[in-house]
Amino acid sequence: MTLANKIKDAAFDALSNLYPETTFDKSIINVNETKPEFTGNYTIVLFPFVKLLRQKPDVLGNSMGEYLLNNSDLFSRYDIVSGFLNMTLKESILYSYLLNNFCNSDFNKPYRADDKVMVEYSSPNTNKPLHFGHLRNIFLGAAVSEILRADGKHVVKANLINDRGIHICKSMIAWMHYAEGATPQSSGIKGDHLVGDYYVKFNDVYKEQVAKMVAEGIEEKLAEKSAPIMQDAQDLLRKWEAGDEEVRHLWATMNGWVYDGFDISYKKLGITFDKVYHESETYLLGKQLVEEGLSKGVLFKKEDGSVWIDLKEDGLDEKLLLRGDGTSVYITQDLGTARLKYNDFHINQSVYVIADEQNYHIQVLKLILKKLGEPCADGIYHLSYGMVELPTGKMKSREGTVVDADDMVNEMIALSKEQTEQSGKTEGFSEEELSWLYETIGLGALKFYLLRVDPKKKMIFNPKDSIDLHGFTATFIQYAHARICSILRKEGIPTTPSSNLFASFIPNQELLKLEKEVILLTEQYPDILSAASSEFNPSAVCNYAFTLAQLFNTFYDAHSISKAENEEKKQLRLMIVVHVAAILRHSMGLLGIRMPEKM
RNA sequence: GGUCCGGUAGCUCAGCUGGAUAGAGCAUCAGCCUUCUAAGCUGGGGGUCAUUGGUUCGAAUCCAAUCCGGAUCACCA
Repeated sequence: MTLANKIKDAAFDALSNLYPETTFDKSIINVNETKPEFTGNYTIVLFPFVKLLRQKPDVLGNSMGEYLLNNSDLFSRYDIVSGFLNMTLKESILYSYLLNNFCNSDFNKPYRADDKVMVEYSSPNTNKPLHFGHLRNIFLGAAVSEILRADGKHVVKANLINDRGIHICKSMIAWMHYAEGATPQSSGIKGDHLVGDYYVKFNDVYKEQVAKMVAEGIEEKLAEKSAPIMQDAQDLLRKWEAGDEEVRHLWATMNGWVYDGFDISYKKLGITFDKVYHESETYLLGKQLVEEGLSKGVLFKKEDGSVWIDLKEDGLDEKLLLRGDGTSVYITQDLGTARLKYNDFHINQSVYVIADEQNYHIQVLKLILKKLGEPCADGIYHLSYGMVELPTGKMKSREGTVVDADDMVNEMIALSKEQTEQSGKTEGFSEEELSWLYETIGLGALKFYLLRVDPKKKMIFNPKDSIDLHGFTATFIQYAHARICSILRKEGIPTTPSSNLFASFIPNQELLKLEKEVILLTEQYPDILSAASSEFNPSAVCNYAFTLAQLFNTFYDAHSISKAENEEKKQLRLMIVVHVAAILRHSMGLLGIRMPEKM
């Protein structure tokens, strides 16, 4: 348990014993870090009790302060400043935390096999390459998975690939008409990009055809429906659904190209999945649920045979679940997939990493599952994130107004190469080490850039502004880590000292202000992890890691480690920095960011 | 129109289960490398926390209304 929580418990204990006739709710106890201008480490806010006990803050604070000094072994003094009880921790508490934890590099909570959660993310369409918006989704999903795992949960990372539908047929038909048999091998173009090019091509041709028809006096809506290339695509979809061998073969071939391309991208990004679902295998599953819902009377049929659910009671509308011709709609598939996921892994929580434009969709999905009595309904959590937009508006693949993911990654690696060379610290690196370093810095900066912001906030990315490698960045944290590694290479890794050495040392050697601050900040790490996990929020980890790196840099600048005042002090500081490095590595590891030892 | 999300320094964002004088980074200005990695550190300037009202000992934080921006409310996926 962290100190802040121990102090909360101690305060609760104090109140309960001092005022046994009153019952307290623990939530009224507010423990904060003490503001730097006051004496103390943690502050207990007295106002909430003042009202409840009808006592003056000073009287209350004094009796609590006295009680805590006498009955808890955490504190060495207390001060009361206008309603705030500032508690100063004993030095020995900080020393013992440090000595017991400095060589600990495992910050994960104990594994709980029965606490199963699935995180679905990435979930790309197979008609175009990944773009910058997908990267936010992918990094969020991967980071949240690792954070939940560190919190002790059994995590299944899932990818639901949207590999069928009219949009896939669009790139197929354009390829058939215009590619002249081009393949990734023959063209030298990465498979996902090649297919994406024909998706764009489809759209160009389609727009041209519609414009021409409108010029010929055909109504725009009719033209959009009956443009020849659109007719071809729809024809292709019908053939696909009928299982036409030739169509299925081309479909499999082109999807194969895309998967090869995705694999390259995922590998470069360091992204993996435990389970991959394909929509072509799951899109029919929802019909079973619809049948069951009809027999339960939860759903109803209209005259044309279409199936609906009435959500008016819940402030929503009627929602279609099955078309009159018996085919599924988007949400029907999701119903089936939700059940499939649940049955496959017996998960008690299912996280959907999906952009906020689908908030309504997921809300409806969860509601319908609940009405159908599906056990998976309660565990559904929508990790809704804001879209990444350009200054000109939304990214649209079919318009070609996207920042391509592969391009972005390459640019970041090039940028980190340029800056590393500029700093002139590449001496002694082999070629492989250098390219590893460039990737580590470039990818780290990219991931951090997308993860440091609260997920629900919309991001606007201007391709003209390059992503910074200074300030609130992964590079900053990596640099702090590399500095620590450099010290450890020279001074060696600290070992646990014999107890009698420190028995004489500790009482006589006061910790400096910055030493205390660093120790106290490291001590808070478990609480940060818990909060990040329960809020599904990697940005909390970003903020913490940056703050820690920043404090380390201040410490590093103010106090020499190799030239410490004495040997004990040196060992002590080595313990502090080795602990900082371990936390930086662990926290960045959760975000999928590697930490160089030299840079 | 209904629902949901956002509005904090020139820019990008923390802080939001109410707590002390609202914090970072970028940009800008002034300093700091013969001393553990200057991708760093120290300091300065920069704020009507969208607006108004309410609750409270105390509001950026909670409530209400208003304004601005966005998403969504498809027999598209």
